[in-house]
Amino acid sequence: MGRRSDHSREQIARMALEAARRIVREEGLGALTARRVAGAIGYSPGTLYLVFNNLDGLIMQLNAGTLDELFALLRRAAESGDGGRASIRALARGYVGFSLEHARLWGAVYEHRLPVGEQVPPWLQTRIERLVGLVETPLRELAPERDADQVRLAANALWSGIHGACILHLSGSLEKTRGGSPLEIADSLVDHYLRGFCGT
Amino acid sequence: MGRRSDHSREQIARMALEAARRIVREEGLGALTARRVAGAIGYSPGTLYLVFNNLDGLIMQLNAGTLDELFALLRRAAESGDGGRASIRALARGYVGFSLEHARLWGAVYEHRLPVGEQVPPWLQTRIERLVGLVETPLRELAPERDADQVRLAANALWSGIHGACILHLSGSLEKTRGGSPLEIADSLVDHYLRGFCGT
DNA sequence: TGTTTTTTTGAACGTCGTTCAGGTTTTGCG
DNA sequence: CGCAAAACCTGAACGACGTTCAAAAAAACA
Repeated sequence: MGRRSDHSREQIARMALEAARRIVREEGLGALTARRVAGAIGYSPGTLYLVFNNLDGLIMQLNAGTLDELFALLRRAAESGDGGRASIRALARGYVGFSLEHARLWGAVYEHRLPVGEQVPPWLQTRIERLVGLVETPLRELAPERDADQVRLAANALWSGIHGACILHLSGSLEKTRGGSPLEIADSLVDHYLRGFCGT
Repeated sequence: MGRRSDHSREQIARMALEAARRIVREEGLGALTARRVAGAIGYSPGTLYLVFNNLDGLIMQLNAGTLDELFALLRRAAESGDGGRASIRALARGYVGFSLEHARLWGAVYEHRLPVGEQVPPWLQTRIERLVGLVETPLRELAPERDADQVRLAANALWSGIHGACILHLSGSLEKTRGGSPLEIADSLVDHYLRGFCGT
């Protein structure tokens, strides 16, 4: 078959990402192959390579979408609180909830590995950093006496902790028996860390 | 070629794991293939399957060895402290140090994914849980008034935090600029969490 | 209409994990 | 020692993977 012009390049990209999203959501990143995505949108594998550099590019765009969704959720969560401790707790719970509800899509963000030597593109890196930034605002309110570097460090520490709880849960590495759900772990981290960070 | 009997099955397994270790240490898990391991030990790919169920089995045995090394290191670290806060700090720093020094071997433990439906075998699961257990002993000393479940939760929380810091660093997801090294993040987590956990 | 341009294909390449019929060497036995 | 039986190891083969690109086909243009 030759030229069809049924869809523009942008349309094909959108369709491919949509199909990829469905595959990853239902079967995980391991089930995502170029042939499957192509088949799902009624095009041949070669066509995908007119739209994406390679599968890694497709996956990174998929992950960018997932991170955008997560960002929107967390921004709402942060605004729902009163701006201090409640916001941070809401952020933590929002992150845990997202990682549980969209486990495979969220997992794909951290499961995917670039070939050695390749760098995470800035437009994806930015989306990750933007997330950690959400913690800084309420942290600043909560501990006005701390300088920017200390707040940044605390935000990274809290973020690492919540993230670690989620990822250890996803990989099944955390003890299931009496070990605490990721939600309990996240709450514990936030409560005790904050109590230590700003003496309250 | 036919029967050789140059090495016993156990010897072949040891040689294969040694070769796999070198490959992963130098080039990462992505460079590990059955053909490469087989070639490195002077056997054909088929022979590997007489010794391991499949590549996943080889990788999990490799990871078990890595976790054993980590456990030995952390046990020494915990004993070096006075048993309380210093031990926990030493554990955190030991974990971070290991993850940095043996980045690719350590990363392989968490990068490797079983095919869907497969479970992590108990002999590997045990090695992971044993690690978190190392945190509980000094935690108990530090907060004698807490019951076992609370100590367990705190150990999991601290472990998740340290682990999260390391894995975000490895994947390059943490801001490099003024974000704090994994060591700083780990110290911050331990110090502030412990101050909140046992009011000191 | 014929010609050019654009778009899409799908066979092909090299790689992967994995299998297994068959060849080769050792072993056991008379 | 000779010869069958057993044990061991090979390597070609299979299907699937990411990726490429000559060529076919359709659209656009003349």
